[in-house]
Amino acid sequence: MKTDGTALYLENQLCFPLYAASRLTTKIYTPLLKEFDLTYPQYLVLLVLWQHGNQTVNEICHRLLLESNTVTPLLKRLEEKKLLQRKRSDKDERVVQISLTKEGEALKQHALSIPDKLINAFADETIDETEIRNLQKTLFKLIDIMNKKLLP
Amino acid sequence: MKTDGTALYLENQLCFPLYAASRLTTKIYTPLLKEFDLTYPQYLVLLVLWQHGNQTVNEICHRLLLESNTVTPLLKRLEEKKLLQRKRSDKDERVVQISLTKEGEALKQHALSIPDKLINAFADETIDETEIRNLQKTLFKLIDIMNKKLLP
DNA sequence: GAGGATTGAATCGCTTACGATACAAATGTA
DNA sequence: TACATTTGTATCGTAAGCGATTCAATCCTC
Repeated sequence: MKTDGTALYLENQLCFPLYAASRLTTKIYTPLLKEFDLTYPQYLVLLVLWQHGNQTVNEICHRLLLESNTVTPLLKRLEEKKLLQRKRSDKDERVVQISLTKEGEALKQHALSIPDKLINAFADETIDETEIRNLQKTLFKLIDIMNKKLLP
Repeated sequence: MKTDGTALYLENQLCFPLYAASRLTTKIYTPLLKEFDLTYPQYLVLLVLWQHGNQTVNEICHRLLLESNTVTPLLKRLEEKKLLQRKRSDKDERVVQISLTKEGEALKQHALSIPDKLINAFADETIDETEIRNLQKTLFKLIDIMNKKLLP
């Protein structure tokens, strides 16, 4: 064990840059999503539904790695915005099925412009495409490892 | 612009893995920090103070890339725990100086074991050391770019 | 088929996060 | 020296996040 304290320096940690980068990306998204009256987590829920179609609460939780106590209120807010519907399953009364409304489905066409807007925002930056792909790959690997560690 | 929607897939985004990895790392830290009755953001504040000594609220905000409306209540909670003191500067009444108490300073020695505990938790995982360093480097680069974008 | 274990969603309480804003202290400028 | 501007911190309101727990529906085991 290092006892000089350098192991505790912010620059030597992995968690801090993850934490900061995550918050900053969300902050970059905010003005883009505001046009659609969405928050970033709400946008993530819609991404799941656009990509995978109707989902149960549980499926959304697993795909986003969130707990039901986070997702439930999130879904209620999206329901209030008329973007989706919540309905108990007939087969299993415990399950709540989430389905997009017409409006929620239609929003996808507008959202398609978001990735390009982000790319344009960074057009003047010299970020290596490969570096970003590697970053993404390592992150998914890390997520996988941590997720397994955290399973009951 | 891609119109097939694949650009909206979770797997093709950078923001989502950042967001998920950040939350999962925090979750990994939680049981370790619980021994010290600390949350992860509270731990970050202490890291700054251990590393840089007495700081103003503003300095802490800048080092952690957080807003004052997040940091102020955080500092109040740490003050309640007797880990630090808040005191208005004499020279400039607007400035609040944060200093560690004896207890806060002493906690550092115990916290030194945290990085090793994390490493041990992942000892059986084949995470390439270089890959982690690269990840860290890319993250700091990204943070730098985004931070500049977001400045007023 | 009774009775305990499990599961899916939700409730509660607490702690972040942050946009918008307030407010006093300090600074700049006419 | 008045007065507008800037700066540092804090307040308010809202939305996440999550641990702990609840509760009903379902499953399992005998």
